[in-house]
Amino acid sequence: MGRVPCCDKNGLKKGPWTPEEDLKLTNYIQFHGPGNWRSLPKNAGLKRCGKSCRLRWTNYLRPDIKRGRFSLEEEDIIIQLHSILGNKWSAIASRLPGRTDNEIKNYWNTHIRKRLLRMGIDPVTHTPRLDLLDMSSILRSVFGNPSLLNMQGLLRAQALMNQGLLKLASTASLLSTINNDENPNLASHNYVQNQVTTPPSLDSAQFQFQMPTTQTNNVEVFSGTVANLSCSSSPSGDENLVLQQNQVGLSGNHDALVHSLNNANQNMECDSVLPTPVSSPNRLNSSSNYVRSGTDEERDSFFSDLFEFEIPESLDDIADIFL
DNA sequence: AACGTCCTCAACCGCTGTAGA
DNA sequence: ATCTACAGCGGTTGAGGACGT
Repeated sequence: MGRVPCCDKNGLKKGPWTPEEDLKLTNYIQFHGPGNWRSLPKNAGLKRCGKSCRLRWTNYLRPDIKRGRFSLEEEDIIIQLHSILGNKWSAIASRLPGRTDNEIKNYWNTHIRKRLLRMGIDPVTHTPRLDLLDMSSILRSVFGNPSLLNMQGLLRAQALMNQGLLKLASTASLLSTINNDENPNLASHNYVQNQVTTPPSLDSAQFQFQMPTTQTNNVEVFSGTVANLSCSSSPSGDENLVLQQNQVGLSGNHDALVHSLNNANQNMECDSVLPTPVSSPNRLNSSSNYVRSGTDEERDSFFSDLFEFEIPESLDDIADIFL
């Protein structure tokens, strides 16, 4: 015997809600309170199924819903929580007062996800991926400003770019390898997610290591903040997510990292994965530090800070061209 | 102005988890 | 242990507005 439908579809309205329906639902809930969604439509005089009423209330009519564009701080929180929780929209929403899971999910899919892709960051694993990097937009920004054009520099950049990008790619690949070596069945964000469920603490993941260049023998430092998050248990035992300013080595396992680096035979040496001060402020607790801004350029810049990647010295020439 | 395409987001669908009988 | 009702979740859809040609 199959499950009975949540409501009788016959004669029930679907689609956008009218102001009159909103008023009926709001009035009813203000008087009787939410809940008992199956009987609510009938009692409220609505030709809707209970599920539709519940969704309309929780996603739109609820008085505590915050409307309007997401602030940079909210986007920051969403990205960091998503790196830990994955597509657990309700869990993310529970930490963003006034925002619904549906709203966050939509915003992620239509804005944040695309922004990360544009920045060459995999929105699923939250790791840099060169194949996602939108070089065309970078080049457009250069060619769109003739004052930045320097053919000689561009030609030099091409030679450097190939080596620099290859190294960056191997770095990203290696990071992925390290994660998968330790957790072969898990994507990196899932790995972090697992650690969330094993309190009391998780620190992740400022990674920083050095590799000598084959060309100049100078030391290049790649560093980036994967996430500045830690988790702790509240006295009640509930999982309590705390965002902190400090950060530690990749996945917190120095030996594994060194081992992987050695095995990778990448001509790289591990300098340090121990905690180092992070230059970026803790945006979660410093709302006054940030002026809200609405342009995509400003938001791109903001998220570039979130995923900090220092430009290696050997790529300085390229930076000179672009900046 | 007309048309086509893209983008956004409210709403829906199908499924799972849970409580109670 | 099983069944049912219900709430909630995540993925998907489609209407309508924005934008480009």
